[in-house]
Amino acid sequence: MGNQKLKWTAEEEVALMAGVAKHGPGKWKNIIIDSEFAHKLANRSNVDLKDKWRNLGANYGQGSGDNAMTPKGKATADSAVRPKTQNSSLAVVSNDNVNEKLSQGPQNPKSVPKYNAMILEALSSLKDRNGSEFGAIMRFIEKKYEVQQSFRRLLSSKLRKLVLQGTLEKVQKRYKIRRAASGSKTPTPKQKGVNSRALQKSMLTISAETVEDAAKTAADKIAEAENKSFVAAEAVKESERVSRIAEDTDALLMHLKEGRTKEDNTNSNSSGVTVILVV
DNA sequence: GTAGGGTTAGAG
DNA sequence: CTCTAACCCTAC
Repeated sequence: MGNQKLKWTAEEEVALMAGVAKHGPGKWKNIIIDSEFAHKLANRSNVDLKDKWRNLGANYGQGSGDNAMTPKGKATADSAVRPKTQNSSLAVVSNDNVNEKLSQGPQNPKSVPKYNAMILEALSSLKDRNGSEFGAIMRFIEKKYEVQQSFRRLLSSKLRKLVLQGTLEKVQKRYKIRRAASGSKTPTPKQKGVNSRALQKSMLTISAETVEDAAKTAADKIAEAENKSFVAAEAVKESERVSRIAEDTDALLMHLKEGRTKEDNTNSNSSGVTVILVV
């Protein structure tokens, strides 16, 4: 009875953001101790900060005007996310262990999320406009997958972290695009029907056109990433976490690259773009 | 201490 | 009713 919900004031939010910019996400205790923010966050606990930060993440798209989120067909209790597998995009099929019969049985409810895969997919598919990092990526993923609240906020918190740490950009920079065929722009003739060939041991099924498009987009991204910096990118120096996350993502990128290469062999090279991983 | 899942008050 | 945000619980 005593505890009603205390709405966060704008001042508190600002203090929180400033705190995160200064100490980094996850350092809730430090933030709350810091005399610079302490008084403003006087009646908030470190857990409150964490929760609020999470909510801010889930809240990403409020300023964008359009879009809110997918109408939500209502997700069932046992699947937090439901891949819609469209036929023109990158389809991520994780199948590492005989595995992951998602939404098949009421059993493992938490084997589905592949944050990095989704983020990577979004990165590859989105045309990069300024500031598209967060909102656009979230939107992309929500459009493509049915996302439930719990999953969304989880994803957004991960994504937010990546963005804050500049990891997203780092990942992008690890790709180098090289055009094998010079001259004619080769605007990626969309040839459909090349895909739908499942790779034997790879965990990714991708269509050739998608890769080409992704590569093209990536080139732009890289160029822009050089000169672009995100709000609080300078705030974080946790190289441990950065490299850990980068590793994760790298693994995925690696798979993607291998899958493509393999496809390429079988299918002969129909594209003029080669993606090579720079380590 | 923190992350993440769960619960619930309040708004639409 | 649905959805969001504040709050609670608990494993790590």
